Amino acid sequence: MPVKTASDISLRFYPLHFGKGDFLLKEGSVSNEYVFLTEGYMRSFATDPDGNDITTSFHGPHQVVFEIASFFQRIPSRENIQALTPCAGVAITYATLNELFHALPEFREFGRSILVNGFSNLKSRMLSTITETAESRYLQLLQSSPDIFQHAPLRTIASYLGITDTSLSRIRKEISGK
Amino acid sequence: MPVKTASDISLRFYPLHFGKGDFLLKEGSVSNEYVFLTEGYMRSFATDPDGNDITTSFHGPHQVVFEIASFFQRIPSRENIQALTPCAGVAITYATLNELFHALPEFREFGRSILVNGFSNLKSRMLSTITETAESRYLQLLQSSPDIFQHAPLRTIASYLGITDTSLSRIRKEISGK
DNA sequence: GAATAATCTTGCCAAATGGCAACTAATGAT
DNA sequence: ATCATTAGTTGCCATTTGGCAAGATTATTC
Repeated sequence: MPVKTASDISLRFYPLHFGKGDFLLKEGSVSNEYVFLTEGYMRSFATDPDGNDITTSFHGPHQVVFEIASFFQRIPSRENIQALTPCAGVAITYATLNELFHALPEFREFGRSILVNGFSNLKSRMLSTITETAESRYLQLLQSSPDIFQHAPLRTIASYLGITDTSLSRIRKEISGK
Repeated sequence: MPVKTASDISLRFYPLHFGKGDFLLKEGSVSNEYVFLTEGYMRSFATDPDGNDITTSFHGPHQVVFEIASFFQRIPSRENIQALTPCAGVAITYATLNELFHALPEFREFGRSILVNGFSNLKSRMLSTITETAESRYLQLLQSSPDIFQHAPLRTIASYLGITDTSLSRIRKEISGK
């Protein structure tokens, strides 16, 4: 059936549910679902050469979750995506999304904006990682995404900030004494 | 005139030249030219809160130079792009590129791949910044882009690596003694 | 080619972060 | 409720990196 309207689009989305700890994507496979989270929290993480988890991003309600490079380039992902809490969302496959891109030109602009925003956010994070201290990055995260702290363990947050859990613990102690 | 073929595309590119130190883009203005460098080296850099330059990327011959977020979102750039050496290239404006996107659908895929590749590279760099030591990042840059070292001063390279020129100097000394 | 400026190196010490291990606290499973 | 597991904190010390200032080196300009 041809796709022409916004309601045709919403029909193509199907519901998804995850238990805590479930994987939406495992390193080595191709990201094939573009997911919009309606409830719950997830994290993306890579495994470094020493076998440690490095959290690359957090995803919360009303946010999009997928692995851009793998999804668009159709190559194996170097990252995992895992539920931090029970989650609910709606998903659309790569193939279907492509159909929509062809059928509805406005949709392309939407696709581009996802890429551009993601790129832009990552760049800001890169800059702050280079120029700011871990304490300052911690405080910023606390302010911009306080909800993460309710749902992710500190060691996960530490790896996102680029420090060890030990250091994060000390930073928190230091701050609490102010 | 309508655009239909590859040679129509090449007609839309115009030549550009830069002297050493010239700016292709200044922070605060909108990136409006998509430039393909044929000769020479450039750098992109941001200014941190303390007024220091932070080099975010290097660009060499046969590489594309523009500021993705500013170019596609039509917003003021937070970065500068400056010639490290005399440069030559060809450019196309945002408006013309958009015409091409409409006229030649294959071109869209090309646009997307630029975004996706840029994103993917930035993510790798982010990971290596978090998980690896400055020395290791230095050695990798030396291996992957030895030509940069002929054209950019060490202090610029240091800021790209996320360290001070003093530290880079010490790292180099350390390595030379091996 | 002398003067000037920019770049790079080095010494000294301080600050930030990591590694490991012990200990405590919280969580989850049966 | 108990036991086992995971998460978080802390002490001790090592390593990495930064800050500053003085020299040394190299490049630029007139």
